[in-house]
Amino acid sequence: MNLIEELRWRGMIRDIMPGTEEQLNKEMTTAYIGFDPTAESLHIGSLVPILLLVHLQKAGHKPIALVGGATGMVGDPSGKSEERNLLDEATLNRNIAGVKSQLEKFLDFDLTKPNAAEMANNYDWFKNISFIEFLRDTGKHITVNYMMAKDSVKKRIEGEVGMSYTEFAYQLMQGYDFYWLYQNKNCKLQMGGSDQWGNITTGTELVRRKAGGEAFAFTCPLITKADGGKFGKTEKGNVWLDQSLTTPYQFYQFWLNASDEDAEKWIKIFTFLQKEEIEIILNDHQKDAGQRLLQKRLAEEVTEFVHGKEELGKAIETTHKLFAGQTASAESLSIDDLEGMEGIVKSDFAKDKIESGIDIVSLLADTAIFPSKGEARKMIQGGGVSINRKKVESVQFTVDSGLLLHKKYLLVQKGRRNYYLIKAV
RNA sequence: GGGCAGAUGGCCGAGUGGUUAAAGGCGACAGACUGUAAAUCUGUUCUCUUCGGGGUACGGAGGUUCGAAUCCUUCUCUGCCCA
Repeated sequence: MNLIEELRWRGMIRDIMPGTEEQLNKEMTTAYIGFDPTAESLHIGSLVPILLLVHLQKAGHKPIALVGGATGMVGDPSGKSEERNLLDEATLNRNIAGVKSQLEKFLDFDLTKPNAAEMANNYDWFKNISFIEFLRDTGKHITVNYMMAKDSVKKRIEGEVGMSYTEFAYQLMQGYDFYWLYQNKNCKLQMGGSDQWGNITTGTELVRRKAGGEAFAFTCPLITKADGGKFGKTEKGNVWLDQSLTTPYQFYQFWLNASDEDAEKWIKIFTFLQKEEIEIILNDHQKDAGQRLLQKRLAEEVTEFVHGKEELGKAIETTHKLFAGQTASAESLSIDDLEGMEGIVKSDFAKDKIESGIDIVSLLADTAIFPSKGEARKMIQGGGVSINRKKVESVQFTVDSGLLLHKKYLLVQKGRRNYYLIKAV
């Protein structure tokens, strides 16, 4: 399979410009994807474009990861129903640095290779362009009619919130990026999420009109969930690639909890497993779906790719301790088990208060497991709190030293999956 | 600059003087079922609480009224149209 065939099979191609496949077969091609520095870390939504770059590099082509230092100052209207707030400079700089360092982990920058990856920041070329220069040399090549026909613009004009000139001009900036990379880096291909198609084609158009060159593009579909929910969200919000924002355990759990339908699609997109191997996994999974072999393999592969083998090991270990022996009593967990669990929230609590007995509601509020007593009470009444794996039946429940595991610990569950460890000190 | 239409809880959206902490939907959280899924069903969803109740809230500020999300004044913001 060539690159495009493989990506097609994985379900990673949505729109593709004619001639792209031929270009990739013809020669080592330089290609880029832009990442917006809207947050300090990328989240798993950005994983797909990252994987596209990795696939591209594996196939012998040269990837450029572009951080939108300049475009991030303007705000991409694609997929947004409302005008965005502009980020202040300090935030933006922090975000650029964060995003950059993450991207660097996934690509091979070894300069001895002809297809070594490169990083770019479009601020580097935009900072020297004057407004007049931009209008005369770039804006002149693209008609407003053309720009208005883009989905991202059309939706906003037809909607009721409108769109500022700033955001309207965004596609020209992104278009210029492609043009600049074409001229200076011989970059002939841009990839991105399908919401970027409009911005990308403005780029290929600019390359054609301004440089008389030929540029190519393809996009990957936006990742969806079978139940229609947003991909990449959990009860705690976004799933980030930065382990200080989403622990490897939580990251692993996210993939493990995928539905069958989603996991089947995702294992092709988010792992590098070959077709034959995936077919075997799917087959095994169907024999006994309850084992969730598919989800386990998916979670392992993706967690290892993002966080490494060591972190994956810890995540699996914690998972085993918390879930494998659901029937085993909390008392059977050793001190090492309790202390060694990564990814669960730990907090200290005054030992004497527990020894003299404390009502469950106060305990949960004081340890910040719940923000207030009212919420703790509600959750207990709804049957959503367990201590040492036993459901708390009443809000009157009193916690005393008799409940402490190893005379020191309390294992608290909020819902089924959120674990907290209280340590009496 | 002028005219018109708007601004309600995380989002959408009902409500035009009192029983409105505010219908309904979405989202989110929890429970049941299960496979730590999906689908389905049930409950919760401003906030604090000694569970009796308290505090805030319908863009901001003022006013009318016993009583205002609802009426008046004014300001801010948004959209549309005209110049």
